[in-house]
Amino acid sequence: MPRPPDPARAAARREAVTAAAARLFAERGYENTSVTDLARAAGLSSGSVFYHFPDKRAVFRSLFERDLPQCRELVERSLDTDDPLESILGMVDALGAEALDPTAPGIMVELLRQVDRDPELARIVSENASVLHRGFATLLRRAIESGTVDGGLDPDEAAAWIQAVIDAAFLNAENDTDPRPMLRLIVGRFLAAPTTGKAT
Amino acid sequence: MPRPPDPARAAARREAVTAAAARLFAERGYENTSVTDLARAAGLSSGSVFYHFPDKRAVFRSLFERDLPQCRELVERSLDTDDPLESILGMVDALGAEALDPTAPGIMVELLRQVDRDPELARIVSENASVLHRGFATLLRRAIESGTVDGGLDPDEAAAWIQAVIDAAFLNAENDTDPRPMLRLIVGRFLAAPTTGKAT
DNA sequence: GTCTATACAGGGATAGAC
DNA sequence: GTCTATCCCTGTATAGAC
Repeated sequence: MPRPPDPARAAARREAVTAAAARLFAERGYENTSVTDLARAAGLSSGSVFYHFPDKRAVFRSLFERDLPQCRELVERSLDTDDPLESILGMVDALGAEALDPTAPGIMVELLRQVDRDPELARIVSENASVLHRGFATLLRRAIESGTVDGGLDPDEAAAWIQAVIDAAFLNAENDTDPRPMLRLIVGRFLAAPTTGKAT
Repeated sequence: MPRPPDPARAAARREAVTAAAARLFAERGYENTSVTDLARAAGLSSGSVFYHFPDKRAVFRSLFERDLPQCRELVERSLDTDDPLESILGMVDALGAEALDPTAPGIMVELLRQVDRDPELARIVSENASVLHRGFATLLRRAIESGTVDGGLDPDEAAAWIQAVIDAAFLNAENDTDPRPMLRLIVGRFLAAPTTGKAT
């Protein structure tokens, strides 16, 4: 019986391709993974991959399209706080936790490479980064206001550096040690208002 | 007159390929740059590239083979000091300066990708990283001894994180601002012995 | 929707003349 | 040493049957 159109099943197969892509792109890299490789790993034919995705780049992008909602949610949750510094460190922890995913370093590196070569991908990740940036910068302003963060820092510049250090944690995550304690320490000390000198 | 063998000229052409590779690999990525592209940019034929290099990967490796001596020199110079903390920050400055090279971010990302796929490349860069690591760790031990760096830090772990933060500067180098001031600030605060509490 | 088959292009590396 | 010509392979994407 020739299967009736089944959107649920189709979505599942699309998802299978995305999952295979996360693993294979991380292990072997984007260019060293053929669409046929993805198809085999996901249990379908290469022709079918091109039915579900317009081209190979779109498969890669699909890895990041699902991130934006989570990202917004994290920021919203974090903005609702009395202790902005602690909330910043909480965001750092949450983002650092993703570095525990064994595919994270590989995907991160591929992302850095591909983002300059696919404008649509650039749009997606820059939206993502903007959300985080605004979250960090807003919290930094509040924390500076309340005297828990060094007023000599520029909130936007500091936010960018926090994100850079988190990215570095991803790249450095080859070993399976949890980066979060050191990440928290580094960011915490970076931001801390000088204990000596001008208290409020 | 059919030129006599001229090793100097040959070395110059080899060097031209390396220079073209730095630019093109950074701009377009390793896989998206063909040997023919490199050859054209360096002003010779693709056949000649394979005369000077055994294969394409060797061209990429040539970008890093020249780094090791500079690296050793930096560490040696830095170890000869009375103020180990200042010397660490000096190393950070020197390494951060390389991020000003406009090809640095692109090459950095390619390096991260290729290092898992070329054992010979891995050998080269791990030797490089080891030299730096030992330099940082040695200076950290001395600085902890003399009370200028937080004795609660593990020297090896801290050294690894300093290197990670420097990597972060490379990734963040899309804009043309000098990363060194912030780099120094972040590392300095990361390491600083707590001013309150136990003085020696 | 999913497959098989294939068009079409491009790249790494080698051969051999000069 | 340097070139040109080319072998051989692989990969993306499409066509068309089912």
